[in-house]
Amino acid sequence: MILQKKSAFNQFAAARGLRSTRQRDLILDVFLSTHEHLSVEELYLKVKVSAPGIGQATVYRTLKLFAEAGLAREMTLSDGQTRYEHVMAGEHHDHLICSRCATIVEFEDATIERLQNEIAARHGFSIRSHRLELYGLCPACKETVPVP
Amino acid sequence: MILQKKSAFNQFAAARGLRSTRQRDLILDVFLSTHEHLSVEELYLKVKVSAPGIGQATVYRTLKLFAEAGLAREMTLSDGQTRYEHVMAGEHHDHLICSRCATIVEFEDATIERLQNEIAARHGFSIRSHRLELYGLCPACKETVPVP
DNA sequence: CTTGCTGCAAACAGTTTGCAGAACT
DNA sequence: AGTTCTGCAAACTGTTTGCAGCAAG
Repeated sequence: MILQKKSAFNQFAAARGLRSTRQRDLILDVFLSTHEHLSVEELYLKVKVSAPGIGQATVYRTLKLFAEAGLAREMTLSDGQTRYEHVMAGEHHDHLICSRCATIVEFEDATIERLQNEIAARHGFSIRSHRLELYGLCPACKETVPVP
Repeated sequence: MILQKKSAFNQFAAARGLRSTRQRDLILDVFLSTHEHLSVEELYLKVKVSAPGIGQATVYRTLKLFAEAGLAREMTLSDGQTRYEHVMAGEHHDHLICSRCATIVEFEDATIERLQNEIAARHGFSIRSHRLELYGLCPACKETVPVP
């Protein structure tokens, strides 16, 4: 599936006359090698390990490209940082987010999806995308932390 | 209900030793007189009409106060601007957002809420809040706009 | 009179952009 | 060779903060 994504990006790049560069390949590798929801800064730090001279701007630009190519999705939580997550073919999931330790768990629920469409239809909207985030304490933090 | 909110804020202010000032009263009036989901900038422009000398910083500070007092809620859509919406006692609703004209329609669905809690429980999370946003075209834009 | 509040401007964080030189094809 | 990319630094946007003077209690 990692190979799939690489070739998906190569196709996109070719179709656009974009070039393949050391930096883009590296950023793609690093991005694909994680399953977390990384902020640009975090990605940048990881990339800088193998390519100390790289600039943040390149990481920003490249991640935007991945998003356009359809293999990453931008997500903006309320912390003011843009994060990128993987896009798996045709799937879309929602997030459980721990307010204490920022752990993110993904889930999917067909019934909720269905209800969303019904609601949209009732208001005459045609839905293109959605986002559902549940904020609270994860199991670990629930135990560790004295209830405020 | 507007009066209720004003006194709610006065109570909060009193309990904290905060002062009542011309600016705060005005910002509260303007905020309460709208039912939209305004960004700080928009609020600031509206307030400036009646008080040309006011500073943005005051609007930022005051809206944060309203949020702490529980009568406004911060919401961050993906456009990087913080918006504030009214908090009605005990209620929480979700949003249908038109990607073309930015119209926001509120809705609520008890079944979705229930499913959210079940999902959270299944993952051992205790939910404190959530956000659900459906993005698409509103009825007006669906007709106006040639499908891309 | 005391302390909190305001307006201003400067500071900040995250992100974007202009440009000269480097690197693909 | 001809363009696209990169790295750097400067620019930008939305928001926060420090401070001197103003105003509420």
